[in-house]
Amino acid sequence: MPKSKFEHIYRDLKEKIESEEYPYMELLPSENQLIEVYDCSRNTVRRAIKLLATEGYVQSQHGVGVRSLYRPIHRTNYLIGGIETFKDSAIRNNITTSTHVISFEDIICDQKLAETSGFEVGTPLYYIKKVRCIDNKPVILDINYFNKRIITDLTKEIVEQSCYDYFENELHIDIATSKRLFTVERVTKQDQENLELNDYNCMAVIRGHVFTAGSELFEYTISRHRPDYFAFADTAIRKHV
Amino acid sequence: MPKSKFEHIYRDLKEKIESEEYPYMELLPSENQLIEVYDCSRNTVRRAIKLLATEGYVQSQHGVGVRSLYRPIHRTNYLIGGIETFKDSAIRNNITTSTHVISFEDIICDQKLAETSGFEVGTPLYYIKKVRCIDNKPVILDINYFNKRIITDLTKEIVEQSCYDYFENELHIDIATSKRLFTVERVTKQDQENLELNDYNCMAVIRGHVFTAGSELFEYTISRHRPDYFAFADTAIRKHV
DNA sequence: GCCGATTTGTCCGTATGTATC
DNA sequence: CGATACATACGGACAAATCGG
Repeated sequence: MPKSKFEHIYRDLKEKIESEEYPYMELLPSENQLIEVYDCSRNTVRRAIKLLATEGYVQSQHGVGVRSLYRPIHRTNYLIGGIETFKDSAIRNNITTSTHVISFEDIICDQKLAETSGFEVGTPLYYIKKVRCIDNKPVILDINYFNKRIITDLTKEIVEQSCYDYFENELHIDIATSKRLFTVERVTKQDQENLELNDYNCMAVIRGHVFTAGSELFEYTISRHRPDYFAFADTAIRKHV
Repeated sequence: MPKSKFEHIYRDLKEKIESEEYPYMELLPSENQLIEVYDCSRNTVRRAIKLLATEGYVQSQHGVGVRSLYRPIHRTNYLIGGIETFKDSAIRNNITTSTHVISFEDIICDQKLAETSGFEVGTPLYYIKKVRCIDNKPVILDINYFNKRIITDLTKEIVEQSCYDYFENELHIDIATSKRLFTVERVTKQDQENLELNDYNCMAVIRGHVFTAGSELFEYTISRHRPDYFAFADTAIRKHV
């Protein structure tokens, strides 16, 4: 059940676009028509359309209307996008997965780690290394640093299930902003020891900083993916300069 | 000169954040204060803040205020983000670059190309292959398909300068939406023949679909980067479900 | 624990500008 | 030229979260 009028409109339009009730390259109903359909103000439909545009679903044309840019995607591989958990993504892509924790320690943030992680020196952290398997093949190596001032009573067992289920549903932590840096880097000894790499000598690497709704840095993670199990989709809108 | 009030506020706040006048983790002035400073309505300051939030510069906290999440980045390598041209990016990163066109042909879109590119079968296209050098090292291979119904009179010489300068300043084409898919793929024979790859056996690959403001598909490009000359930054905001 | 001040979140209605047809 | 459609901006109302007294 959508909380807000805005969200209702956003979801409804998105669904109609995905189901191709509004097909690729066709115009949606005009803003004025949508105002009547959803019984709301102009600003509210515009907010929904704006969000759909930033997600690449539609594009507004001044003096013309709003056009669908959505085409169904057909990809076999693993796909990430937005702030999505590994599990969500796996379910969405209909893939069987498992997680194996290979290291679970308490550490204190030192000077060197502070520079890359963004945690303050002296912050108590969980340091976790885990291998993620897709279709029983170990293909992703995750290195997590969680802020112990925010995350409490974490166990190996929880990590093997889903960290984010625990954070959100048990600890009621609101995740708000996530910044990521994507690079492609050489395979390390650590990768070779823990993953099945075939002859790949590079990995897709994502370094992520995650903040709570209270603006505390709560997670720093390095996620190393075998190339053939990595893909990332992005939409950019040219700023109206 | 900013066209709109909104843009002025957005730029001014961004500058103050980047110059750390509003430092990392500190609160910006409240919306009501900003209304007075910029002599505008609440919605207008909120639009600016919203955009800064989607770019990872700030985060709003209900009942508290808006906090800066900006920390200066220090990277030596090549960085892309948003819809930025190769040239812009190079200038921003203070790097010398050059472009060498190795193939420039007119083709017609066939069935196979239509599936990946999204152009309709029969669309006349420019097919261009070029190598981009950074610090005189050939490290990026670009394969462009441009819609000839939109792009006219393109020449090898223009491509060697800057396609986008020509498209925007000469042809006055407005670029609006760009969708990209990032993957990491095996080095091909084509890569080996044209680039200096050392012993890397993978490439960072970006496949991009670009639409005009008129919602016409105008470009499909495959851009293959040597791993050590590739990085991409991204910010995601959790949807308030 | 309660109340009030402050701050952001959501929503509305209206006016004006500008692009398209 | 007029009708339609999106873009920008204003001002107001109320809700929800936070914090201090």
